[in-house]
Amino acid sequence: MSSERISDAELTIMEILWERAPLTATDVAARLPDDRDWSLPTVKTLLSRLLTKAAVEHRADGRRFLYSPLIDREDYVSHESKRLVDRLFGGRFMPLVAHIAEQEKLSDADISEIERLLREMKS
Amino acid sequence: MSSERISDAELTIMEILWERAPLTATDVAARLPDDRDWSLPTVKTLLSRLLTKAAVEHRADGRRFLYSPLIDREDYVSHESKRLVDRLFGGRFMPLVAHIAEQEKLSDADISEIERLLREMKS
DNA sequence: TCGAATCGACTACATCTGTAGTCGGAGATT
DNA sequence: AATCTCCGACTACAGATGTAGTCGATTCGA
Repeated sequence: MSSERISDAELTIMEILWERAPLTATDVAARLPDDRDWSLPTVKTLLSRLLTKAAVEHRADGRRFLYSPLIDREDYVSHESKRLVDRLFGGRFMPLVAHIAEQEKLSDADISEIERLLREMKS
Repeated sequence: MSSERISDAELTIMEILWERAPLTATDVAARLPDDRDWSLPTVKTLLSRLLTKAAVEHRADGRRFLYSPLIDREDYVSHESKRLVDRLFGGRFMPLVAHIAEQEKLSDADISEIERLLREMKS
């Protein structure tokens, strides 16, 4: 809901919380992907920014905080997808799909799977 | 090519140049969409940032510069689409289609269009 | 009980972004 | 030639972002 943008770095934190919550700041830091080797202070800064953006909430657990996502991954993904589509494809999803389909080297198996999905959608 | 990110404001300028180039800074300013009522200095700043990002080039025309895009709209769109798919769908095309499908953003005509694309890709 | 480990709060700081202002010089106008 | 106008170059400045450090308080282990 809150239309504050979530930055790339913040998204990394959100992904961790979407996978499992609640977590302490230290827990989050421990679950960082290998390519994001951040210090604990960095993680805490990002968490506090997410707090002010109302993207996560925290609840006291003794002396620590337990963080949980406040926004839904599905909602976020929809929102960002729509943003890209608005920016680059005049608000239409189809051109995005077509574009990616053209770019991607999809295996025959991928194609079959997508076809199956599309058949399901039609019904 | 140049992996410098193009910001939202800069993209507005690029769209103008993609539609028609070369243009002077003043021309670009004159073609701004209604919701972007920027001063001429602002347009010039954005153009010069795009120059350092090697997204546009300029050629002297007497005392002025004529600006032209250096990167292709198609390339940019591909790059940004891929970025979205990487960020939000683990780099896989299928989940994107599934997501859009769930949001019911695809009409039957859209689906047929995708099916046609997929058939073409198979051959 | 006393130091060590830990926590959240606050501070830091360079870079990017959005938006614009100033200024010296080259051309155009009179 | 004196002036006006327009151009690009440079400067400005607040807010967002990436990344981290410091510090006072608390709790835990010895």
